[in-house]
Amino acid sequence: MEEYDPKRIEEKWQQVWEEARAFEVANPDDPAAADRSRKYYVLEMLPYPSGTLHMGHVLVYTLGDVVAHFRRRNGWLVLHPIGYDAFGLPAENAAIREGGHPRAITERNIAHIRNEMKRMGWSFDWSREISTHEPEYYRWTQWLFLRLYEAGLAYRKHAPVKWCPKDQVVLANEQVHDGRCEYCGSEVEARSLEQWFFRTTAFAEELLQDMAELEWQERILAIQRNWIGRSEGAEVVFRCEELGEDIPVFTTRPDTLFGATFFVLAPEHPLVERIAERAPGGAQIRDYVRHAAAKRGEERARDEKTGVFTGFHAVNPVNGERLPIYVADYVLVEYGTGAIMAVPAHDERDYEFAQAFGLPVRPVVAPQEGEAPLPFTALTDTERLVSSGRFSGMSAREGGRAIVEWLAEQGKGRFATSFRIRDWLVSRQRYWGCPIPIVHCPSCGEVPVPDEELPVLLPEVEDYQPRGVSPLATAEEWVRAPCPRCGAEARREVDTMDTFVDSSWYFLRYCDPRNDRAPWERSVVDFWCPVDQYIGGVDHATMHLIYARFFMKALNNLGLVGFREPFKRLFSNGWVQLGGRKMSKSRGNVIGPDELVETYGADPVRLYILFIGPADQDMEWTDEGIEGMVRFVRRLWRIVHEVAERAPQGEPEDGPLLRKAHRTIAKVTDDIGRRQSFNTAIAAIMELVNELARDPAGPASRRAAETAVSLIQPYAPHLAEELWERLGHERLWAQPWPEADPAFLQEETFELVVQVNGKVRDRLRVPVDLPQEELVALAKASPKVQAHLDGREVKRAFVVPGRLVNLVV
RNA sequence: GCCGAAGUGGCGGAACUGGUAGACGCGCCGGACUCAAAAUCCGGUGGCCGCAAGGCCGUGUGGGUUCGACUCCCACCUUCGGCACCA
Repeated sequence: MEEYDPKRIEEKWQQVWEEARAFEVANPDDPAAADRSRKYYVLEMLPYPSGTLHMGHVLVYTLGDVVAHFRRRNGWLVLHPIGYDAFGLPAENAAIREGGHPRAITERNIAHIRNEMKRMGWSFDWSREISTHEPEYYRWTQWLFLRLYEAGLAYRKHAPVKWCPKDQVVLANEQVHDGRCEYCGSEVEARSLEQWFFRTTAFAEELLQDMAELEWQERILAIQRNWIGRSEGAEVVFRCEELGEDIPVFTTRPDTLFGATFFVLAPEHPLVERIAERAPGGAQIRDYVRHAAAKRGEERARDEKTGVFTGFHAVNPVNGERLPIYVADYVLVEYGTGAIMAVPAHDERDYEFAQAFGLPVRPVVAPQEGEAPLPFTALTDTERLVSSGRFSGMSAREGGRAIVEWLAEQGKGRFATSFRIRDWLVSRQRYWGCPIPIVHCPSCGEVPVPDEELPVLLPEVEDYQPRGVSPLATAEEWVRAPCPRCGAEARREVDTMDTFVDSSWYFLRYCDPRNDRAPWERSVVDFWCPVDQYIGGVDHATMHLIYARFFMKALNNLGLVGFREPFKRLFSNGWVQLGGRKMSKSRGNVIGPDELVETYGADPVRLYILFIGPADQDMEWTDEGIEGMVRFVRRLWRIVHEVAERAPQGEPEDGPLLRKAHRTIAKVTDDIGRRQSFNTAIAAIMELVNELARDPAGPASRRAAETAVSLIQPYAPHLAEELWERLGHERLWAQPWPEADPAFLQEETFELVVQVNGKVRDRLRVPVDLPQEELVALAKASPKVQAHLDGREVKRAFVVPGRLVNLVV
C-alpha cells in the first residue's frame, strides 16, 4: 500500500471532474414548464479578488460545497456557480501604489484566485463563471440602473453626505462604522454634495415585514431590523406665525404634547436660513450653524448641549402655547422632519438642554403611584396623564392615541411611522467602477443613455489619484457626448457606481450568464431563484444583504423577476481566528489556503475547517488541530486499504458494525441536511471509522468502509473518490446518497440507566424489546439499586423506553 | 440605553423533542515497537475523598417548576455583535 499522497490524488480527480464536466448544469429546455420541486440553488457570496484567498473563503466555499454535493447526490438539480466582485477601491488603490492598470491587477488576482479555488476542489459550475468588471456584465448593471431611474427609484439630489478625506470619495451610510471609512478607517467628514441615490426607503416597511418569511439566523435579522429602525408615532404640525409656516415634527410620544416647553430645529433645517434672514440675531444663528457643520457627528453626540434662541415661536396645537424656537445640533436633519417639540420632563436630551438654557420643565405623565424623578421616560401600561387638559387621567398610551385622533380631526396631526434607514448613496468619485449611464445636457438636463448605446465603456485615463472629482472627468473626449435627446453638446456623468450595485444582482446573471439580449431570461431566473441556500459572513448584514433585497423588490415591481426575496435561507458563518484574533493582514496573523494545501492537502483542510466547531460561530485555527485531521485521514486511508484487501465480499451480515454504519448514515444525513451541523457529521464518521478499525476484516467491514467513504465525500471529495475506486467502484460524485435502513437503526441491546430519586445508581445491558414492567423489575433487582433503596418502598417508577428507569422512593 | 447571540473539562466543542453531562478531536499521562528518536499502535484522562469497592461535587450566579434541568420559567452577572442625541 502506498502512502496517502494528497497532491497526486487531488490533481488526478480534479482533472477527471473537469473532463467529465461533472458539476456543470444545463438550464431546462422549457424553464417555464420545468419542475422546480427538485431544483436547488446553492450560492456563496462571491469573492472580492484581492491578492489571495483567506481562511474565511475556505470556510464559506467548503460549506457551500458540502451542501452542493449533498443535494446532488440526493437527486436535486444543483446550481452552484462562482464569479468575482471585481470593481472597487482596493484594486484602484493598488494600481496607484504599484503602478499598472486596475484592470490588469484585478485580472491577475482573478487568475490566481481561480487557480486556488480549483486546487481546493470546490464543485463549481465553471461554465457560468462571471466577473462584474467585464463589459458583458456591467452593460446590464447600467441597463438596470436605467430601469430604476425610469421607475423613479434612482435619483440625483443635493444632500449632506459622508465623505472620506483619504479615499476622496463619498460613502453610503452602510459603509461608515463608528464614524470611520470602511476601507481605510479614516474619520469621515460631512459634506453637502450632489449625488446619486437609490430609493431604498420606498421599501422600508416591506423590507421589515418580509423578514418573517426568511429562514435566516435571528442575529442577522436583528441587525437588519435595527438598521431599518422603524418607530411608530405621530406627525404633529406646529404653526410659526412669524414665518407664516407650518412646521411638522415627528414624535413617538404624542402623549407628552402638553409637556412641550420649547421647540428645536436642526441647524441644517431649511427654515433656519429664512429665520436667520429676518431675526435680529441672524448673525449669531448663522455663526452657530457654521460651527455645528464643522463638527463631526461623534463630537455632536459627545459634547454638551448647545444651541441658540431664534426669537421666533411655534404654536403648540394642543393648547395654543407659543414655544420659543431654538436651533440646536442635537436635533438631526436627516431623521423625522428635522424639527422636534421638546418635552424636557420626559426626554433626557430635552431635559439636558432645558437645564443648560434655564427652560421650564413641566411633567404631564405620572407613574401609577408616587412621584418619579425627572426626566421620567418610562412608557408601560401603568403611567397616567396629568395636566393634559381633557386627557388628564387617561393612561398615557390611550391618551397619546386620543390626542393624535383629536389633532387629526383638526388637520393638525396624524399617526406616522418613521424609519432610520436612508436612501442608498450609489455614486462614487473613483475610477474602477461601473460608469453611470447618464448624460448631462445644458438644455435637457439629466438624460439617460439609450439602451442600444450600452455599455458606456469605462474610458482609459492616465491617473487614478483621488482628487475629489472622479478620474473619469479627465477623459475629456469621453466626457463630451451629444445629448441623446436634442443632440446638443453635453457631458457624461463622471461618477461610477458603488460596487454593491454590481453584487445586488449577480446571482440572477449566473442563471443566464451568456445572454447578450437581456440581463437574463425571466423564465430561467424564475426557475432557479430565489436562491435556496445562501452562505456568507455577517459583515454584509446591513449592506449587501439589504441592497440585494431592495433590488428584488424593485425588479419585481418592474416585472423583471417573479419573486421579491433573493435568498430564502441564509447561513451566516463565523470568523476564522488565529491566536484568539480575527485574521488580518495588519495583524500579520494570516495563513492562506495555498501553503496549507501544499503542506497538508486540500481534503484535510476542508475537513478541518468544518470540524473546528459550529460553522456559524467564530472558530480558532490551530496547527495541532489540522495535524490531528491529517492523522485521521491517513488512518482512514490505511483502514480502507486493509478492508479492500481482507474483508469478504457479498451481502454484509447483521451485527453491531452494520448497525453502526446505518446509524451513522442517519446522523450524517440529518446533520448536513436539516441541522446544518457540519462538525458533528464529521465526528459521527470518525466514530464509525473507530469502530471499523477494531475489525477491518469482519463480515460487515466492507459495507462499513463504503459507507464511511461515501459519507465523507462532500467534505473530502478527492480522498473519497480515490478510496471508492480502491474499493472497486466508480464515480462516487454521481452515486446516490446512502440510505439508512430503519431495520438496522437500533442496537439489539442497550444500556439501561437505573436511577434512584433521579441519581444514576446502575447501568444494565438489556435487550431492546423488553416490556416496561420487566425493565422496572430488572432495575429493582440490581444489587446496587437495592443498596440505595435501603429497604424503602418504591412509590413510582418512570420509564423512558430504550433509555432509563427512575425509581422514586 | 435599546436589540440580538453566547457562557459546559487544560483547549475546540458534543448532548437535536426535559431523560446516562463531557461524543469527536487537540493536549497531557502511561505502555508497546525502536539502539534511540519521530511516526504508528494500545490504554488512561472533569474535580475532590478513597488502597479499593465506592462516595460526594460539577454545565456563569441566585431562585423556581419537575420523578428528573446544560435544556423550561424568573432575577442577575460576564463576553461578543448591531444600533445609538433617531425625538
